[in-house]
Amino acid sequence: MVAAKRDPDGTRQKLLEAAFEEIHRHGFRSASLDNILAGTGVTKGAMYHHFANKLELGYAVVDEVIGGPLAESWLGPIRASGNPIDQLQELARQSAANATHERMALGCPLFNLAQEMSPIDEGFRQRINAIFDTWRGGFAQALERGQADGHVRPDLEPAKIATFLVSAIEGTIGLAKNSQSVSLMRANLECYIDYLEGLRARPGASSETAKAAEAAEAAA
Amino acid sequence: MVAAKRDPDGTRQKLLEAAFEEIHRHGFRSASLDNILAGTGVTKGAMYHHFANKLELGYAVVDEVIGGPLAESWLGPIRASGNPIDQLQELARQSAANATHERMALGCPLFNLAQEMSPIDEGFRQRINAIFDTWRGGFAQALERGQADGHVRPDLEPAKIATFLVSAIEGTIGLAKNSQSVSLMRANLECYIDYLEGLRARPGASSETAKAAEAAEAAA
DNA sequence: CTGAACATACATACTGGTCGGTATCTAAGC
DNA sequence: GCTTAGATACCGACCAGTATGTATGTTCAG
Repeated sequence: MVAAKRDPDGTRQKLLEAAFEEIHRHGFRSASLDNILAGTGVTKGAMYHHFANKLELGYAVVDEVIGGPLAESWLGPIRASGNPIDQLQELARQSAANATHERMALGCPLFNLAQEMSPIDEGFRQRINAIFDTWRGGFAQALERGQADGHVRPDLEPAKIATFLVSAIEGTIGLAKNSQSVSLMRANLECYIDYLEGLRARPGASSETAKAAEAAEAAA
Repeated sequence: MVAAKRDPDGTRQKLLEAAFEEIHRHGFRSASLDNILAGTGVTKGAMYHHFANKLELGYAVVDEVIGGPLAESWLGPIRASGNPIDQLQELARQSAANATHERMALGCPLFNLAQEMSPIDEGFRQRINAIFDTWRGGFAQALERGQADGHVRPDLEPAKIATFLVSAIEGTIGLAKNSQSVSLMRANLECYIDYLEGLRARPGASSETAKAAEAAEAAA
């Protein structure tokens, strides 16, 4: 891990991270390669050695910098067993707590790119869509599990609810970004938490399997 | 209203509409003045006679092309008396029905601009924020009216709910734009309508004023 | 010695913006 | 009613700056 004079993996990684920052701030089309290079000290020749063109650099940023960590932070905490509604609410509270003014002003990097590039570049659109799919899929899976355990209302369609949750999150981030108001974001996340509350299975209407699940969880 | 050789209001309007189209598709920073001019046949000199620079053109688009119609279409139908929840649901159904593939692929012009320009230009941010404020304000006012009439749960904070509604709408449009799926949009709007359903005042818990309002409406 | 990794200089296209000049309108003076 | 002065509307070539991308040269590791 020594910063050698010649370190292809390191320069590639530096390029990706600097490109991510620039793209996050200015969007892809207004992101300047010269700015990216100036931030890293890498030269243009080196950059074009690692990436065929600006578009490929952008694709790599989506796949390697944005996709992985985002899926990890939003899907990791809800893969484990437990009440998914509690977990989703906790996730929202953490987001509200971690929301700095700086991060809020820039918004969600994935959603920003989606808005900018979806209509004009199919490659971006598909890559971004794949990430949103795994995100929604993770939420849906957690809700299904909650239904099986009797925590979530059985009359709901998990995939449908999951999509609505993601869009509510992204809409919230988007509005907060524009108003630059942390309190707007907090208030909106409270509504989001209330909405989640309405998805809980009614205590009185629990089936036998649900009761069994409750008992099993209590024992664990 | 003849298309005279010299028609300042007309050229200005043509400029605004062409600029709106270009900005809607490419965003503001990537919008090319040459493209806008090519679409209209107006020359660069004429354009710079009407607008000091590209930024002022963009501001005018927000104020005159985006702001007015948007407020009209979303706020007009809910200014009248009646049950605001019914009205909001109807508005959502109309949006779902009117959603063409083309319009969906481009997304909400106001939200697009908000995402792109909010972090980097205060002028855009404030103008866009003002429009969102009147939008949220209109929803909030309708909900307040609904509370007074006994249609809406009295325990809710109208302003808070209104913001959440707008962000759910924008998030929905944003995700649909990326997935380019009309069915996603439809499904999401169903969730939105269900959420609105949960805001109705409980029939059994209606106060005297609410009952009086019901009676008055039945009589009308 | 060979090829991957990097550096430098340059090519080409397009950006928003400027500027001198022209055409057309309005309004006042006679 | 006609002329004239001046403001308004419009034209299009041109500018400096910046964008991505390329051609060619150098350096270093195996």
